[in-house]
Amino acid sequence: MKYQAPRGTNDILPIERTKEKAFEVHRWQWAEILWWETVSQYGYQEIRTPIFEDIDLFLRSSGETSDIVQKEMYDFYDKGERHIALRPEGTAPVMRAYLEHGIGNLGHPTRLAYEVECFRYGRPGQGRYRQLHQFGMELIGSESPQADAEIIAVTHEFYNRCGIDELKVSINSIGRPADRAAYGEAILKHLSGWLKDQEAEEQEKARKNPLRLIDTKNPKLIEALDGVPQIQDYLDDRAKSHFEGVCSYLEESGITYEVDQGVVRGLDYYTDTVFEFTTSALDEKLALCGGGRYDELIQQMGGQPTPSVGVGIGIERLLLVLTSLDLIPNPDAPDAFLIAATDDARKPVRDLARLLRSEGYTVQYDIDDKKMKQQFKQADRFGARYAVILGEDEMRENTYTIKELATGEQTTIPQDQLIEKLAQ
RNA sequence: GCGGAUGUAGCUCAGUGGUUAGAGUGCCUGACUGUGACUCAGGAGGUCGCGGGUUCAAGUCCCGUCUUCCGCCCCA
Repeated sequence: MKYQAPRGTNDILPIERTKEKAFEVHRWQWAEILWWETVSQYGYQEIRTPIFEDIDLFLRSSGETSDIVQKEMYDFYDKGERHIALRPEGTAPVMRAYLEHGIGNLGHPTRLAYEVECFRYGRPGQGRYRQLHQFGMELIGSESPQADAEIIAVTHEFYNRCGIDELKVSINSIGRPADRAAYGEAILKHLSGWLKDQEAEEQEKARKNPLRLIDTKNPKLIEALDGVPQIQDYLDDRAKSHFEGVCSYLEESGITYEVDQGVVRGLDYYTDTVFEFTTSALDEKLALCGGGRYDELIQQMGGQPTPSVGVGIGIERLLLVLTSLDLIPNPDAPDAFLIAATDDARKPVRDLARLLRSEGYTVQYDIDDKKMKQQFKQADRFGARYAVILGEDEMRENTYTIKELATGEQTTIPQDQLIEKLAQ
């Protein structure tokens, strides 16, 4: 094979043409329909933004300490020598568009939703790809804890509608940058003994974002973290009461959650609330989605101070779960496959197909002048419910012979009863 | 970025350095001139991931490289 899809990318193909069922296109379409149904009920409107942006948008918004931005961006210089990056995440471009078009002038809160492909130069594996897809929502212009709770609730609702019940919702508050800085110092102080023995690179990473150290699977580090201060102790009254508000609105919505100190997220712009969903149906190290509040991002990008909150939902991971739990129904098969028993019947078959389609039926027929047997094979392969046969006898008597393929049951009916029969 | 495994027909996979690389399944044709899913017969389909090397001879051994998967790391 001379060419294959680039590392970490996936083709999304028609059913039965792909090894990994999660990449069958009908599954994506099914999830997309549920997504848009769900968010539009909550008043979210779709926004579409370019696949690439000026790289500074991400460098300045999403982070100095974030690996996603610092190490994993797909970037290049275009022919005008502009430094471009394929978007690694959805929020920053949406906020750029929001500001550029003065969407906030229409009044707050603003609810935006999207489906985007993102690019991250990471190590691919099951559930980890270099081109990945996300659904996302942004609720812009509200500082109420109800906004945080709404984002989490809509996300929860969406997963429920998909049929995923076993969800773990982990939330945390990481306060404002000043709180985080003070807390980071406390972590470093607590771990100073452990850090001394680490590589220079590790020490550098730790200094850049000490909160990351909390979210670790390294047994020695976990040991060293024993008795480490809690971030709650570094939050001011405003942050604490906001977080309590979020929790109580979640309880009101009947959403079970747990407060997890380890949730710190990979992007720098988050303030206060951060959250992740995981499920036992997928490797629990892989978050299904993640999001949080970003009260300072819009201001930082040059807009009025505008408190906002959002979520990004990994579609590949969603589909891996939906597929492994077998939650996606089979796509609708054709209602009928029309069979021409003689060549004279081919044109009447085409006319009948037009008629049935205009009535809303899904109908197919053979276009290669194949023999009847082959037409039946096609009908079978497409999973058609009925084969409708038109031949000499039927044309003479103004009838159709209709065969239910699953049972083999076959009857001949007057032509004007066909639609009635299909409707059954 | 590091370590381990992997790659042969559309798909799932056999294949001890030695003829023309196989099976199952799917596809096409026929047995069957008006009937699919069962049966039988035939057929098409492969640069054995790619590139080097060793050898009289490489799918098989060696080196490199790419892909996928599993750990470490990181994230959706």
